[in-house]
Amino acid sequence: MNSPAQNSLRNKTLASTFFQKNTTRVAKELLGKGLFVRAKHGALLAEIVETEAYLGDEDAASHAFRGPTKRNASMFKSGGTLYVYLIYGINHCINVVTGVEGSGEAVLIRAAKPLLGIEQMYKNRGLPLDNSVKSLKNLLNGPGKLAKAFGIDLQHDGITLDRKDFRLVDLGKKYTPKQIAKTTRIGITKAADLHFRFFVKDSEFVSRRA
DNA sequence: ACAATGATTGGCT
DNA sequence: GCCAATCATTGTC
Repeated sequence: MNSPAQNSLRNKTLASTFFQKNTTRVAKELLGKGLFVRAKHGALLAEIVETEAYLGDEDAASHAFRGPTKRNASMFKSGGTLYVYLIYGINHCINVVTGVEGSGEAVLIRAAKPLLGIEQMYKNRGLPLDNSVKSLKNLLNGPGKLAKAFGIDLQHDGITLDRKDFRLVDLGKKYTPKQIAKTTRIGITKAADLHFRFFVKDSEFVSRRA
């Protein structure tokens, strides 16, 4: 039932301690890690290539800035929790909660490189099957696209990342500081000067190359 | 109760 | 490059 690729992912699941540390550090260390989801129609895997850090009461752009509410409640849970929210009424964004419980910090996963279950990702996106290189680059190159391709919505908000069918895994890949670009975050108006966006410099799968 | 807002995307010019 | 879509949450009246 499990493919060799899936078997190789066993015991590579990131422990909750991975997330329970400095948020910008986690944002950088998540580059090269794998997002793995097993749903009805098979296993999906992608390598994270772009992230953004959001802090708590010191970061005006963060949903946690004004303290806990019904929407951001899961953002105040302990590191290793998933925080999913709806943006612009249409798209969902996937965040991994970091730090200790109550700090209200998280990392937004903005883009990824498709690895497994690519046909299903196209189906989830509502796109015709297309294996052209150009199309593949546009499959997961944005937070809303990523969530849709993985079938993630508000129902996943607040789950912990230690599940068999939903986890982050170590792909044995690590990027050095020189390989990681650092810029301001995309789409925000407050705290727009903070350089909390990180992406793999030479990756074709990021949402923007600058 | 109600109006404004937004960590985006896709389609059209 | 510009702009509409679409809705849960939030702040204000």
